Amino acid sequence: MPDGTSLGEFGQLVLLAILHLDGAAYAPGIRTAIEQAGSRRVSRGALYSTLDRLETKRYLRWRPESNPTRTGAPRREFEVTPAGLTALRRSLAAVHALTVGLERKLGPAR
Amino acid sequence: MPDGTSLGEFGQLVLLAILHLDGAAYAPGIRTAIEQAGSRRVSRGALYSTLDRLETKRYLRWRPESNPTRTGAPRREFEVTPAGLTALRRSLAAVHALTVGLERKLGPAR
DNA sequence: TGGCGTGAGTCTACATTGTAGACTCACACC
DNA sequence: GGTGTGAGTCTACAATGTAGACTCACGCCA
Repeated sequence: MPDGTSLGEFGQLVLLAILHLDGAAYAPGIRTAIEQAGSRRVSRGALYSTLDRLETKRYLRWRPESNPTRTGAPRREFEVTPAGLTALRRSLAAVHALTVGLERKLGPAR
Repeated sequence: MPDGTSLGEFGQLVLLAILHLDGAAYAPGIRTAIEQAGSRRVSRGALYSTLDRLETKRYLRWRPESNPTRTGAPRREFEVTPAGLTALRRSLAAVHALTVGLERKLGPAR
């Protein structure tokens, strides 16, 4: 990925989760969303380093939590950038293109 | 991925391409299938090392080309194993679960 | 008021996956 | 027997994925 434009499998899931949580995308929520969708564990380290890398590539941005009603340290509220959305679309499109016609074989759980 | 069960983004595409080519899945064809689906270049090195890794994980197997009508060295004919199919399903299921409800935002090219 | 629990984030180190490009090899055709 | 072509291998490195320990801020409460 020398061109630095690819997402990776986990990166895809992270961007999707942020879109899903729409406006309430804090790291812990992103984490549980992915864990539930993929029925697997996600460590904090895995998530945060991926978030940082996606930020470096300008595929997402964040700002401190707007309403500090919560106790403890302020959380980061994540948002997918237009560039991130484009990258995500391209990434999903490739999978989609190769999935067409395989419904039978892929069977359940697609 | 210490558990050695994950596919990775490219691995997904490779398995999908093999299923797609069904019975005629030779490396060069896999390569062009992915290149067309994702509109990007795929080097031989990238492909073969991914194929080898997937074979190590028993997600695919291969045998020498059946009818040697071709000129040059014999090609390898790839096939996805049941385990590979399962892994692929799981992998796609996670993406799918997080995609539901985002049709609007993801818009074209899904 | 200082120890503790909790939720959030950071840091380090390493494993796995992705990639390019040069190299080899077998065969057919001059 | 040189050369072209298609297929596969090898090496080295970049990017992504992951775990776990560590830090930090705050509320709670003995």
